[in-house]
Amino acid sequence: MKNFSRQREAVKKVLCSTKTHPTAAWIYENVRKELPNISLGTVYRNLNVLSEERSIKKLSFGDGNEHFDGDISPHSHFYCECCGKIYDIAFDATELCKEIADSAKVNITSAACNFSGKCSQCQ
Amino acid sequence: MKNFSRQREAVKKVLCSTKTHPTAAWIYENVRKELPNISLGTVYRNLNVLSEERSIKKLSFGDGNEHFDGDISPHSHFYCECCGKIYDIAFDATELCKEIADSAKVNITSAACNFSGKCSQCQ
DNA sequence: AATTAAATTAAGAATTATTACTGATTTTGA
DNA sequence: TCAAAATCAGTAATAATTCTTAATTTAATT
Repeated sequence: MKNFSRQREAVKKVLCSTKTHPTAAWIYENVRKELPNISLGTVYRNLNVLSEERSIKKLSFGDGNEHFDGDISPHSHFYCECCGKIYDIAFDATELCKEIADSAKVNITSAACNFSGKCSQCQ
Repeated sequence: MKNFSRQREAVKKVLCSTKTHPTAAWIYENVRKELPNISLGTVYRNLNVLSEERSIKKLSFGDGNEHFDGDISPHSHFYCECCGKIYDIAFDATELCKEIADSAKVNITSAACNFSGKCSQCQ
């Protein structure tokens, strides 16, 4: 019963085929290689649909763009303020979430532990 | 040698007098009560200056706005996806940062541990 | 396979948040 | 006090994202 959309599948495929945590604009450029007529609005809409379905993740680093991640396994991110690169960090916040949900009496559905600074290449 | 600016002081005062993690627009509205002629651009510029000086913090929750926090003591945030409210969480990421900096061999200058879900009022 | 209803699209206009520019004013430091 | 530097208000410009509409595609039903 799941609705099908060639465009949505293509957006997801492109996002899942990179580890670079791209922006909507990058995804748009790359989906166009396969579907030259796709529009930027369609990319944005489907990124939102996918992220509400929780089959992708939306990341905010305060650099003015949303970034997206096709890897939904529990992990965190490091943002290099110098070169702008985003690195995966092997920290799983699941346990931390439980503790915090308990003590703060809230219902946590997702966590984003974002670290920033200078990456080893930029030092 | 520190430069003085009545506007910058007022922006900081307004931000520090609330616990609501407001947006630039909210800060603008409230600074205007004291300085009716201040412009939105000035608010934005000073928020950036203050946040580069690290005397305030910029927060991104992916809701399309930047939020600001005058409380720079180490703590984390919970964003309610339902009502949009932002709550302080008493989690200090300093230790976690050290561990991660060690294992990932990066230089961490700041961390943002943002949790989201439904707050107790919205449940 | 034909038909209809629902979902989705492309294209571009509109909106919103934020930044940049400009000439005038204020602050600093000698 | 006075010139240089910083900052301002106002406005224009930019950039990211959402919205609108008519057309097309997909799904469900015959």
